[in-house]
Amino acid sequence: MDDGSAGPSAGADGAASAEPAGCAKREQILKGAGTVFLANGYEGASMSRIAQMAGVSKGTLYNHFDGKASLFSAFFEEQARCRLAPIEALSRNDEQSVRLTLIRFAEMAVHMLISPMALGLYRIIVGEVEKFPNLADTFWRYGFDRKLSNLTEYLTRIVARGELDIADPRLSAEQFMLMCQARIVQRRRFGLPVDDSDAAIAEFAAFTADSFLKIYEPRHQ
Amino acid sequence: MDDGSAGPSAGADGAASAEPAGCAKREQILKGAGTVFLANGYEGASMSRIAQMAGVSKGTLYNHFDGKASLFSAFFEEQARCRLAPIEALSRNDEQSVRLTLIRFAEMAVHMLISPMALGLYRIIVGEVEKFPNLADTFWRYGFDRKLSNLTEYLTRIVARGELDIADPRLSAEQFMLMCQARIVQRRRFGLPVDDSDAAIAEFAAFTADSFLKIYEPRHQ
Amino acid sequence: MDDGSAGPSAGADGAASAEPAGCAKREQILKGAGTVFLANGYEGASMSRIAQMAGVSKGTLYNHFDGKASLFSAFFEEQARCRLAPIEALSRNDEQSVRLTLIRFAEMAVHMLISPMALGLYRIIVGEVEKFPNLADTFWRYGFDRKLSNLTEYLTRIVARGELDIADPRLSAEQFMLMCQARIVQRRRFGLPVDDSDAAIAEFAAFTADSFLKIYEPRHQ
Amino acid sequence: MDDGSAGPSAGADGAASAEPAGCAKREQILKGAGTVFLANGYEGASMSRIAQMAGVSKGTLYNHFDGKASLFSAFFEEQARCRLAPIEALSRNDEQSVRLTLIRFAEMAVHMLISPMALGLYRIIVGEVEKFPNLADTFWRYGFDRKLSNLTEYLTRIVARGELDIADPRLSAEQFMLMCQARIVQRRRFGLPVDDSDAAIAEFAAFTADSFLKIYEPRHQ
DNA sequence: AATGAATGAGCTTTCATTCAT
DNA sequence: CATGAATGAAAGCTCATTCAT
Repeated sequence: MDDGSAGPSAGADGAASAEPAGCAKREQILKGAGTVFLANGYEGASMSRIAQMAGVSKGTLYNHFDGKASLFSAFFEEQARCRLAPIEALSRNDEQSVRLTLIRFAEMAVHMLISPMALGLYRIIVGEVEKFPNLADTFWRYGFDRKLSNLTEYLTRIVARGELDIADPRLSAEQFMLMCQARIVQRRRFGLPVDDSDAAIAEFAAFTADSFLKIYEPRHQ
Repeated sequence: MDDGSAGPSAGADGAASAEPAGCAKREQILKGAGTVFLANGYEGASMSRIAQMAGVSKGTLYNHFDGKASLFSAFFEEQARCRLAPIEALSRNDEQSVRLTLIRFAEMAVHMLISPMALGLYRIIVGEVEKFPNLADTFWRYGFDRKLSNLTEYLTRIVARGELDIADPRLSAEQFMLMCQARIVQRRRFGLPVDDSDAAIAEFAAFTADSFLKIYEPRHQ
Repeated sequence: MDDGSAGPSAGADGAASAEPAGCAKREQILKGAGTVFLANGYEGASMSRIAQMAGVSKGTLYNHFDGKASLFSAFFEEQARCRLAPIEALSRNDEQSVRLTLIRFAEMAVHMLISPMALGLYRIIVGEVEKFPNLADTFWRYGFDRKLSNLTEYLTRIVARGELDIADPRLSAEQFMLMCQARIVQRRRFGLPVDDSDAAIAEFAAFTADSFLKIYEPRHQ
Repeated sequence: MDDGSAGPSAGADGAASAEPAGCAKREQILKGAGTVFLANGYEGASMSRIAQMAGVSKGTLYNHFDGKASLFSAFFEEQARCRLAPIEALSRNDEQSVRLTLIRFAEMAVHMLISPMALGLYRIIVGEVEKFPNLADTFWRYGFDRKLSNLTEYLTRIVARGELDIADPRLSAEQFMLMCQARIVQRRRFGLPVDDSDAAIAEFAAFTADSFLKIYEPRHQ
């Protein structure tokens, strides 16, 4: 264990290959690569299949990327930056009740986490973390951490308004996000059957938000 | 889900190859296979490397198992049954305070979940869930679900004693286990640096147990 | 072409392995070997499958025979000696008309040559003749040549009686046997569909016998 | 017979891999494949050896053909179409005497059938007919059947001219071809020693043609 | 910049053969 | 003698990568 055989990770880090990132072919390749990587994992994906899926020749893959590892990294960095980043909207309007806001947040989180894309990304990232350590880092920073910061800020505002009593908002934000992953999200990650209807999600979100509120609502002695 | 694209899973699961399971060579092979699978994943592991690691010839692998998929399955079933099952000792003595019991449970859970073996199993199971769906099922049933049932029973007893006010003990048990995975476990799964000293774990366990108690402690109006 | 790499033939010749030939296990093994060789050819047959088919262990195969090549040779020698030899009955009674005798002979020949066993033997012998040259020799001597001699003797008697006018009875016998292989036998060897009903064979036998008679019947000037 | 256990044949036949057939590498591979297949049979030939013989890498084999079975089929189809077809020139000039024409035909047939290529093709086709049924079909159609038709047409013309008295020219043509395979051809197929000098062949051809004429020459009562 | 044929190492798997029991 | 686990060479095939066009 922890054998340290870093594999292709060390060299594959940094940027993919000095590409302007606005190149159409590049996007086309990354799209195909994503489809194949998400469906088959890193080892299970073949460059031939990626080339075929992207509608380019195998040689072109190597004109734009240094190799399989580089392409893999590039795809996930792209995903992390472009797909996950924009989701950080939460409610900047603090006019809704805290309870309702937390329920909406939980609903959104569950819906997002069980989307095929998010499930696929999670599976690959967690599975290949030893081979591509900084990929997980990127994914964490742009994905999970951003949502976390968002929620943390919100909680901080609510604490300032005296509506909740939280000592470490960041820790509690993380706690809340984990609570959101019970039942539905966790089971989906294991491929287990689960009721993920909107109604079930809504009910679970309410349960989770209420649990959270019970932890942190001020106790008027 | 439950789509039919089973891949090599359907037939490969169940038992490995009608082996008495007490065979020394078999254990030797499974040990080597575990090392390689855990370090490289399913696709990344090669039968040659497994044979080398187990100190047997490649042919011997095929005398004991039907193939790579079968060996993979056998390893995980073995792990699920033999390694994960015995951990279910929790506190059958209900003499400790509930708080202390929950803290101990949280500590145990965190320690277990960040052990190299558990991390490795989690990574592979989550990564290969589409290729080996009923492997994830086995892993869930023997691993997570058993701890869950254990905790559920405990909570039910506590509720009966009137010390906690829980409507759905199983759901709350699951909620507690997820709460235990914030901060330390989750970061380790992503390969991120984190303070996993005993002190840090103890502190986090206390925080988690206290949070849980706040949710479910009876409110004397 | 003609690379001369004789392969396992040279050493495999002679006898199989100083076995009393009346051994029950030996017979059992040869029976299983025959089934597998006939169905899969030499290269396509595996010793494991032969052992399984014969109901013995793989080791036992090597106790009775020197190896795969030796077992192969032993089976075919056995076949040639024990199965093909007894068929040489023809008609020692020369009381039937020549025409009828030839028709009967042709019918018998066609029926025999399209039997699954004969077809299988022919296919393997012809296919493996470069690898096992003396096998073909044995097969020829005990199989084809014996029938040939039989017919040759008959023709010689008929010529002596003045009913046919044949200069080289052996050559003509061979000619007749080849004529018998037109249409039905040849097509069966190529796996082609053909009417091999008794009626069709009878008709063809008559045609062939009549043709032969036309060649050699004395011309009264 | 005609059982459905087609094996790798069904899908492997037809065309090889949508290759333009004029590709130089393709020809090079087919040449090497032919050498190895002819010398070792289908099962006895290895892709490595074929690659080595053709002077290309193993991977290149798979760039041009779908696999071993496909390569095998392609080789035989090529042979059937390109090598066997052009031999059908017989005597379109009916000016020679029938006897001389038949002698020439018999000579040609014997020479052709005992050529290393024809012998090798015959051995493999007959040996692998169960594994590649439609290969035998192709071989029959382009090889044997073509010569047969050729001879049939000739005989029909001769019958029309009143020089021979044949009821079923096709059957008699086939009969003649089989008669040509006595003695020399048959023995060569069994790897037996035989005098195949031009003189011996010429003598045998004359004998065979004369025999045939005796069957079918008109009898002036 | 794009192509795709060529490469050869490496993959999973099979098999004839051996040998301790 | 009979067994069957162990062996390791070799099989068919795949794949990331290169490079002449």
